[in-house]
Amino acid sequence: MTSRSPDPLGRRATILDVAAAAGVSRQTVTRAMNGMAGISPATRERVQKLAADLGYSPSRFAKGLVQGARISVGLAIPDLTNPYFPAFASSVVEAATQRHWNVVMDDYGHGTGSSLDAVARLAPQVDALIGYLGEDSDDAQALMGRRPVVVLDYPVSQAAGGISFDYRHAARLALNHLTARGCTNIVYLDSDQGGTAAGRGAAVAAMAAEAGVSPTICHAAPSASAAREAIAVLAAGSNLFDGLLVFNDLMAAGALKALQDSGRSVPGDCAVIGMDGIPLGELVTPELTTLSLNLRTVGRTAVDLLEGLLSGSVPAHSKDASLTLRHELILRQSA
Amino acid sequence: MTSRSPDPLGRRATILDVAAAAGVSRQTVTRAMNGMAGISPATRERVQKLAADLGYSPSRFAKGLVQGARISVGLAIPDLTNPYFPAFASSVVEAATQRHWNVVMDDYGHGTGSSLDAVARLAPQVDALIGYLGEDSDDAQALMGRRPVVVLDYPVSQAAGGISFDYRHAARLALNHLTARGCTNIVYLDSDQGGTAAGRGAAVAAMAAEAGVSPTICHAAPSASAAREAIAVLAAGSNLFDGLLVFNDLMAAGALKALQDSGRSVPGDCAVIGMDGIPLGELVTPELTTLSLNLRTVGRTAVDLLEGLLSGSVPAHSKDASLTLRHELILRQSA
DNA sequence: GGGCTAGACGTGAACGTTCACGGCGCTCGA
DNA sequence: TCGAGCGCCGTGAACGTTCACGTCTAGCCC
Repeated sequence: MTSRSPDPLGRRATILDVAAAAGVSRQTVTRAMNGMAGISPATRERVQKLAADLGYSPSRFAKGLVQGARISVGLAIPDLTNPYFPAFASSVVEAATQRHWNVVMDDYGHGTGSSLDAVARLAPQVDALIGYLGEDSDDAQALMGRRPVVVLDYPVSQAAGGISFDYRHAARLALNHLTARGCTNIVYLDSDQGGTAAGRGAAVAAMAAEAGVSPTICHAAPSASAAREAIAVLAAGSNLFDGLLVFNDLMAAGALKALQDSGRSVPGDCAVIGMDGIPLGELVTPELTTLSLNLRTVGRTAVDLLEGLLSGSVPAHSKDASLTLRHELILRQSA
Repeated sequence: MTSRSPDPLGRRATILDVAAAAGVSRQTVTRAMNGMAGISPATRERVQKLAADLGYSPSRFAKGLVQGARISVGLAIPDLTNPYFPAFASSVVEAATQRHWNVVMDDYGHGTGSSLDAVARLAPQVDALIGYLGEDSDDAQALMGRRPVVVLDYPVSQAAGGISFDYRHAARLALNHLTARGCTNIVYLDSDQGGTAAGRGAAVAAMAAEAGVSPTICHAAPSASAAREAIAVLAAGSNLFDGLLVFNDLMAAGALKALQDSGRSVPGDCAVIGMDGIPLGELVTPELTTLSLNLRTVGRTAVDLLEGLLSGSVPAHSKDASLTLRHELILRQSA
């Protein structure tokens, strides 16, 4: 019974160290630590104290190996700095916590990494994946093998499940509102990043054609500052646009600033409509009219779908595995 | 050699299933999957294909058990909905990703849970912890045993390491600025939640006494809407305050809205200063003067410290294990 | 043709837990 | 007095990998 070295600070104490120190067997330590029956109160306490002294904490790997541990799901998002994503992430974390899942988060925006890098990092660590992946969702599914993947905001092909948004509906709501307001010279400020942007841009173009208007399209990086600059440039030109539809609320907030800077009043000179419905919209001045998504619903829906896929009650690639959510027009001050 | 059932969708394929299907041994499968030498290109390819067909992905538990897997750190924050925390989390995730760590996130705000619940969920899953834990940091450390814990914004006692902020310095900057501006009737809008709030409130009180001013203190929940309501009530009263210092930027944004609603101009009638320096401050109107923290620095510092604790190069509870960061006054339009 | 090398592949052991048993000593009742 | 039962505790086996070897075959050179 050679007792191992107590705390070399390079090797963590194992259950055997505790057992040796207490002069009992593994199983008794297990009983003490997990509150199981079949152990006297005295030994239980003694073992617990010893475990604490040795700094013992059970290996999650060994435990997971034998018990088939709790599910952990990867969450891959492009940019925690854009308030849309934490709002979404928050609802995912909430729904996951309720199910006793845990969430491993990866943000592939800060490097210039692609979503695939994030998935590659996440894949060995998780049982399932939820993510805004852009166009890489096929390769992502390949990396995850048979484990379920729920892709947001991009048409599902290989991926097991997906949640997309009815942008034609959203665009129709916005354009109708602007034209009903009397706007005749409409600008659509799009994100300059492919992937998810493509869907929105195409929908706006299609609905504009249907409504008989031909908006000016311009592009900027999906940040407030980039949008601000883009609109500053546009407003400095001769284009006297009177309606502005923006890719998302964050960019819309930047646009609002630029219009203010240029001396144009909102909604007097120009009506502005954002997209997503993040809380930020209520804090800017004027408050932002927006195509709103119920963000709690989006996250919860993604987790619900994932649960279905994991349990097998929703077959991958089936009809039930791809859902479409709709935006709602929330009228505030800016349009 | 009884081959196991191929895909019962309840048991995942193991390396033995793949080996049996390919008619080779475990080790050969390992060689194929991990790109090791000592295997012919033909078998490598055959095994890889078979593995993909069977939906095999290696168990992270078994792998972790034998290899001592990558470090994963828990991140416990009160509320992803408050833009401060995603900004912080973003920099933590970035710094962790660079080190090939992964981040398990938990948000203890949405239930009415305490930070201890989050730590209890996280503890069995991670090797270390970073968190805004409020007053529960002692029990948190107890749950984590000998694994390092970095606590933010709260004085370290039991916890291995901590990062705190020099609120006396921040309060001095703000009050000096307000008084230099000629403000004589100052209000401090505090958070109504204990823990971290206590430090800021006490510092403001102390520095106010030092500066010879006696601000009115009022409280609200740390959200934009609660702050908006609180200031609306205050502004409707007879108190003609001309300076407003706010617990954080989010609440300040709400306060700005309330002042606008009540017809008071900012900074004309009342100067407003926020705290934290989140990007939101540049999007509200007027743009928010704030006591700014470099949020990238905060997250990076926390991860740096954690790395020191993990490697043992920074002893827990030592002088180097607790750091203090300072706010900087960023002048914008609101004060 | 014999020995040596390298390439391709297989086999015990180990990682740290928990599960399913099995065993020991005591008490109690018939 | 002895067997049954119970409280307390210990021991093999298993989970799915990888590591460190060991083995076999083919080919080559002298």
